[in-house]
Amino acid sequence: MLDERKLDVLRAIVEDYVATHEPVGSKTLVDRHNLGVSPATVRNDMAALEEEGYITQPHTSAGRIPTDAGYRLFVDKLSTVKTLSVAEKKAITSFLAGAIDLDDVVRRTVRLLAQITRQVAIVQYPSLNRSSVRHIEVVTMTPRRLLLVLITSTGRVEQRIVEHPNDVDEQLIADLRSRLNTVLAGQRLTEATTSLAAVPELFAPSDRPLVASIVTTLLEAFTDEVVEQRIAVGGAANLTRYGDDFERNVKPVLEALEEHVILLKLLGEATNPQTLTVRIGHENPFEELATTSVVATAYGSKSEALATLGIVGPTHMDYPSTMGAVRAVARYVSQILADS
Amino acid sequence: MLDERKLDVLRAIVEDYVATHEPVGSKTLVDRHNLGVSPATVRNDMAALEEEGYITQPHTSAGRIPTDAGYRLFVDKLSTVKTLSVAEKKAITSFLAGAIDLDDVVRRTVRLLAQITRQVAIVQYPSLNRSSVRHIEVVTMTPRRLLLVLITSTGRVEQRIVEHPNDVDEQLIADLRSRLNTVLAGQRLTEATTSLAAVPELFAPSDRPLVASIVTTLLEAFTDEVVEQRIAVGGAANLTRYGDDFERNVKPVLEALEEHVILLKLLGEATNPQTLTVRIGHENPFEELATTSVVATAYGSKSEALATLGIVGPTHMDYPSTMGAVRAVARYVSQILADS
DNA sequence: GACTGGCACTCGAATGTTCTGAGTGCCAGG
DNA sequence: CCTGGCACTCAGAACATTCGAGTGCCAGTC
Repeated sequence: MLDERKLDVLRAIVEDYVATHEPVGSKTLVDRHNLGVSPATVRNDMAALEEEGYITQPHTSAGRIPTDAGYRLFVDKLSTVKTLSVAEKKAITSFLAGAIDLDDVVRRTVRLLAQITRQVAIVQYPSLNRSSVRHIEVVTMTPRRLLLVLITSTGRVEQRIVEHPNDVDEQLIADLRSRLNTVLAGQRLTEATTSLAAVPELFAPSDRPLVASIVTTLLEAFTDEVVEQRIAVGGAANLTRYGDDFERNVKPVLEALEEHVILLKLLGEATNPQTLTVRIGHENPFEELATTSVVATAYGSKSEALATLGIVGPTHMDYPSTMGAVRAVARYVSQILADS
Repeated sequence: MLDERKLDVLRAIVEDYVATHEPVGSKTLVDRHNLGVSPATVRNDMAALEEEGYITQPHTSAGRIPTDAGYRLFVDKLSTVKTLSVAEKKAITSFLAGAIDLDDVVRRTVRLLAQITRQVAIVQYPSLNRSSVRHIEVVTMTPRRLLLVLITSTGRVEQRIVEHPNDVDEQLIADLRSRLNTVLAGQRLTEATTSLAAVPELFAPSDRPLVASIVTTLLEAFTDEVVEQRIAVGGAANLTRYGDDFERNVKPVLEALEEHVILLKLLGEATNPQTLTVRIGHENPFEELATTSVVATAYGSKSEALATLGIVGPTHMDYPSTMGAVRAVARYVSQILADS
């Protein structure tokens, strides 16, 4: 049904439309890309492509624009992910290398991704579930108030305050600190929850209430959904490039950005750092974002994903470059995190 | 020059324009507010107000809109800050009370502020400069890699990694930890920098290189500008309400939001939690934000500001309500922080 | 002297009309 | 199967017209 040239035509249409954001006609198409055939022939091909649902006409006397299906075909079959230039790669590494701590890595990543892709960038914080305990610190703030600090293998630091009705013995704290660390160090947070349960048993009955309340707080920290779903967002200013179609391209995205839960769903469950997930227009789970595409991937070690990152932009984005950028950034972040 | 009634007219104009976002004419003004005089009289007053520069006409056959000077007069003389309803106050406290840690307090505050004012909200993290050391933890990650964790009186947790060429003696670490804490505990970060300088002296010459590098890292953390200037932003979706005038109201704000340095300047140096700073249109330091007003205040204890928070919105905002909301939120955040 | 009703005037926005040209589909001929 | 030619369509630009909200000013009234 669709021979080689028709696909060439589709590719040309997508590339042209992405570049100009204007419906492309048969003549301009032949002029700009050397297709080696006449406009009339292209028109026939276009009719076929429209028949198949890959392109559409905004109105009778206008050129064609790709449909979601058209972009899909383009992404799957007609394009290759663009690799970044050496200079760009260097810029990425040097920019990320300057990070102070995990928070800073995430913030820098968002910034970077937004800047390179010129889209809105989203980066999920490394999952607690998939990381392990590096250290647990128990600090006495006041005699009746303790601060728990949990440091994970990915560099995340979680803190919680625990109040206790009576003054707390300093010796007990030291004891607790060392026990917690011997029991939990190196354990996955998911496993740690079970190990934790046994900790109160190790202490004298009189101390158990305090120990239990600390354990409970830790358990909460380990499994807290709010914590789990932390994400950083950036590059909203890039939306200004679509100011012409505010209602369609800017408003829904701005609104979605406020709803982190939505963003997480949007990023989807890319669990493999090797794969790029592309959701085009209606393919994504939110009606309001039907004019929007998402390019996402996981980052982390090769074998295991820590979290997801990606960008959100209008369906008429430059997929090859964007995909290349997302992939590259994910790789470098993974690397930075592995090093630290 | 400006008698009582002229001021009434100005007040009415501001209120009407804020409500409708449309130039207000003499007739509608008389209809909506009971000024007790005829449109013709109001017209004369309007002419006077225009003469004085408080209002202006977008074009000859249109009504009047307030100028920046008009808003200024309104804010200073013609309005009183609106206090929140009991229900709203309750909502604020209960929402903020649920916070897990400092990060969470800040995030919740931004969200809250954005929601109540229906504007873009900005909250600066409590300044490191003005807080004191609560605890310093030194954790061994690997024999050659240490993690420093600084916990401040405001609940901020800063972490830094220190690498060392040789394996580090565990005993030394314990020693260092306790010395650091005895020397620094309770000190202002600003004072702490001087106290820190003396720490290496306390150790055997062979240990000094390591101690020195740790001290340097801590010093950096204490004074880091990047850290100092952390802010959280939210409510960008509220900008969608101004979609009609995208170029003037939405674009510049979105762009400013990306530049945290600009935002900090914008919040200004409100150092007194008792005062509300209002910058109207051209009064603020950025040309591009000339159609934008900022309402900001400091939060922290009564005697001392920890940091600043505020909102950014179009000049034609509801100042009394907005100011009330900003003030209220600042107070409650101060309270929450004082409690923890 | 301050306020008001009346009136002529202004001009942006809304509405209507026409024109133009990019782009199409289709067909007959190479 | 491709191409040049041709009639057709229709959104958007350009222009003209109307409409009315709002103004400034003035003469008259309290």
